[in-house]
Formats: sequence, C-alpha cells, structure tokens
Amino acid sequence: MPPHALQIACSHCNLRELCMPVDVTAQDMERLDTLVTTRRRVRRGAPLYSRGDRFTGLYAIRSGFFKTRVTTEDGREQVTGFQMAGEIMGLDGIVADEHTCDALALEDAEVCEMPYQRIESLSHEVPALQTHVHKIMSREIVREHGVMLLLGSMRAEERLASFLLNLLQRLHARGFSEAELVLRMTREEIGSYLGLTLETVSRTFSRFADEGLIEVKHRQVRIVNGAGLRAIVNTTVGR
Amino acid sequence: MPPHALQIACSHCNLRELCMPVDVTAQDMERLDTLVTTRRRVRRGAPLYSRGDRFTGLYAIRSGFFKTRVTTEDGREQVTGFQMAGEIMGLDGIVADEHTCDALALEDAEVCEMPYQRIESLSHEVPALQTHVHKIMSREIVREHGVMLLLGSMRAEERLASFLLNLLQRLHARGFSEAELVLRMTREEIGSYLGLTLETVSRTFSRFADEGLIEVKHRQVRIVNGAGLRAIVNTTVGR
DNA sequence: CGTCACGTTGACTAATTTCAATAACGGTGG
DNA sequence: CCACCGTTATTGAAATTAGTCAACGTGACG
Repeated sequence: MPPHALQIACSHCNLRELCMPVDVTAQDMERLDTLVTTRRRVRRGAPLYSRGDRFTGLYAIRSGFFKTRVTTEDGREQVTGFQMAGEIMGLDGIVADEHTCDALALEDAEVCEMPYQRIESLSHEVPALQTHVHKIMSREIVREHGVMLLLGSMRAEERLASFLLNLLQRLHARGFSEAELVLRMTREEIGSYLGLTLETVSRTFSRFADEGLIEVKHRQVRIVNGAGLRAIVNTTVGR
Repeated sequence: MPPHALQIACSHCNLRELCMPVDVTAQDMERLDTLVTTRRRVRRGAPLYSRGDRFTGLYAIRSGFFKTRVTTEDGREQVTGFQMAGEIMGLDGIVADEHTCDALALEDAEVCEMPYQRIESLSHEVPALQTHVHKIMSREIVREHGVMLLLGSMRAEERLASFLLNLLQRLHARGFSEAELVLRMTREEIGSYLGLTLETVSRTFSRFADEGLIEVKHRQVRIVNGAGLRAIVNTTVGR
C-alpha cells in the first residue's frame, strides 16, 4: 500500500538540506525518514489545497512551482507568495485546523506530504525536528515582514526589482543561474503579489529593459546589470 | 532570587486563556507555571527588543501596547503590527537566533518573558504546549496574509476601516467597548502600518467623520455606524 | 491556421503623495 | 496654575504615481 516507500526517504533526498534539520544523528535521520508518508503529484493549475480544506499536514515541495493566495468573499484576491523546491507549504492551516488560503501549482509539481500528527509526535522524539519546525515558521513570518515592507513602502520599480532579486537568489541557492530566470507566473500574478496591476508590471519590465538593466522576452528574463537592480531597491527614496 | 515567583503563575493570570493552551490538566498547568521566569517592565517609547538583539525567548504582553517595525539600511520603516495584552511577541527571532525587527512600547507595559529553551523543553513534557506554540505562529502567519491583502489590494478607506474594525474586535475580546477606542499610536504609525501617509490617514478619518461613520477627536474614536464601516471593507471595488 | 490567453503600449483618469501652512494638544517648568 | 514648546493632527493645493480603459501584438496549442 505505501507507494514507493523506499524512494521517499528524506535521508537520500537531494533537497534534504533545504527541508530538513541539518545536525541530526544517523539514528534520528532514520526516524525522520518516517515523516513523509506519501508523495503527491499536482498538475499545473490544480490546487494542492484550497481555503476551507481540512488541515492534515505540511507539504515539502519536491519539484515544481506554486503560488499561494488569499481571497475575500467579494472575489478579491492577493497572491501571498511563490514557492519552489525545498520550501514548506501549509503552515496557514495549523491554527484553525483548516486552510485559509489556496495553494496552486504553476507547473506540474510533486510534493512530500507530512501528516501533522506525525510531525508533532516525532518532534517529541527528535528535538532537532521541533526546533526546525519553529524555525521554518519563524522564517515565514520574517519573509512576510519583508513583503509588508515592500507593499507598504516601495514604489513600483523597487517592488519589481526586489521581486526579481529575491527569485534569483532563491533559484541560485538551488543551483540555477544568478543572471537568468524563467518566470513561472503571469504578469497578473506578479502584479497581485506586488500590489500592482499587470500593466504596471509590464511597463516596469519594459522600463528596466530600456535602461539596460535586464532583457525580457515574455517570461525569459536575463539580468544585464544586477548592481543597477540592487541600486533601485536600496537608493530610491520610496514613500 | 526569582522575583515574586508566586505572582507570575500563569494558572492564576486573568489573561491565561489568551496566551496559554486551554485544555490542560491541573498537573500540566503546574508545569506551565514554570514557563514564565520573569516579568519585565517597558517604559513608553522604550524597546522590548531591537533588530540585531540576540534572541532569548518569547514575550507575552501582560499590559500595555506595542508596535513592531522593520527597517531598512536606508532608513525606511514599516510598522508590521500593533500588539496588546495577551499577545505573543518575539517570533521573528527564532529563525536566526537574532531579532529582525524592533518592538517598541507605545505605552508603559509589562511583559512575561518565556525563555526559548524552556519553551522547547516543556513542549516535550506537555504536548498541548507544543501544539499551542505552533498555533500561535500559524495565527501570526495568517494575520500577516490579511495585512498583505490589505496592503496589496485595498484603497485607503478600506484599509483604515479594516484597521479600526480589527482593533475594535481585539479590544472587545479583552472586555472593552465595541464602539469606542483610544488609539495608542500616531497617525504616522497608522499610516506606516497601512502603507499610507499620515496625511491620508488624517483625511480619511475626517471623511469617515463627515459621512457620520465615526466621531474622531484626536486619538479618541467613537463608532457611530459600524455597519457602514463594515460595508466599506466588503463592498468597495478595490483595485 | 485560427483561437485564446498572455503581454505590450498609449491616452486618459483617479487616487494618493508631497509640500506647505495652520491648529490643537500635552507635558514641563516657572 | 498657566504659559510655552515641541509634537501631533488637520487641511489645502499642486504634483506624481499608478490605475483604467482600450487597442493591438504575439505565441502556444489544438
């Protein structure tokens, strides 16, 4: 019944250092291998979970790319983040045993499911796991502070530059180029995340290109002048 | 040496149900009483902690009112939240053993300090505490999603109305009036939190007053038409 | 090869910021 | 107790940013 149970051992996963605590004994690692019970494939456009779904556990992204969004009754929507391999999703569900946002795959993806009960019980046996879970949640809180800073006090150019630099840095940590990336989301999704309209995102991309900072061809972006991008984030006067 | 050790028992604290897990046995409650080691007074304007401070533990607000803010190298600042009695502060420090934001008292305050080591070790003995800590962090993540929605997709009137309603609801849960409040922060601090200038905040207050929704006299706010305020949040077209 | 979703660009509009002047309060010290 | 000062708040007018509406390209995919 447990599908390819041997394949999904975290101890042999090349993303381990992104998802898992680093300093664990061989014995603890063996226990941590029981954390992930199943892998789940999510097709592009499909939800990993939706608002109102019962919370069952957390997900570690094995491959693929997601967005999370919150929505209001009157249909407004705000993208709250984009997630890539090695990142943990589902933290919003813990507080009320129910998810409060939607997680949607922007490309075909695979996730490792970690039942919450198991996380809790394993945390007792493996203190490093408990600390790790706290750190993951704390990191998410700090990340969101950064988004609040972006949304609350930056102008369009700074927001987009920050966004690009952030994506690049995370991709770089995963072995990708520091100077090139393929956007997995539409201009509208970028705009929602950054609190801008899709037109403003498009125009700002064009302006960056005109200024020789980047080259944009649809979703293919090449960084020509990284220092220039960084300068936009740091030196613009803002509001 | 432990200062007034008997006074600071959570089991006898009237804020218990705000800070602490509810379903615990008498025996567990006794253990939880060892969580808070010290009380600390913070004078108005003084920091509870600052960016770069070593992370030592979490704080439960016993009385008083705080703001948290993140700042950039170039001096920009974003208020990330306002905290009142019963709420937990310091979660940002867990991930890197160092605080990433400033917490400042907006009025004389008193907090209960819970050393992080003790939280971790007690979580092993008392599973309800572990769950509770997770829920507190998850709640903070969900709260921040709400702020992102506000900053990313609401216009000035909606932001301010949401802000007022949120404050009122939290104050009401603490036994205060649902229709009246005293703001503990300046227009500038409200503006920073809401991603607006202090002038826009002031003007929007005035507009609400003109429309008969509220009465404002400096920091004293009386809600005249709560339904009207709620309507602004729900029905405005937004962006 | 046509259709549809996505992206770009332009012209105009609206919301919010900026700059500036004035007013009101609250704490401090005479 | 009152006057004064600095801080906080209000309001107006001008400037600016980003949004809205609209038209047109372009690519991907069946």
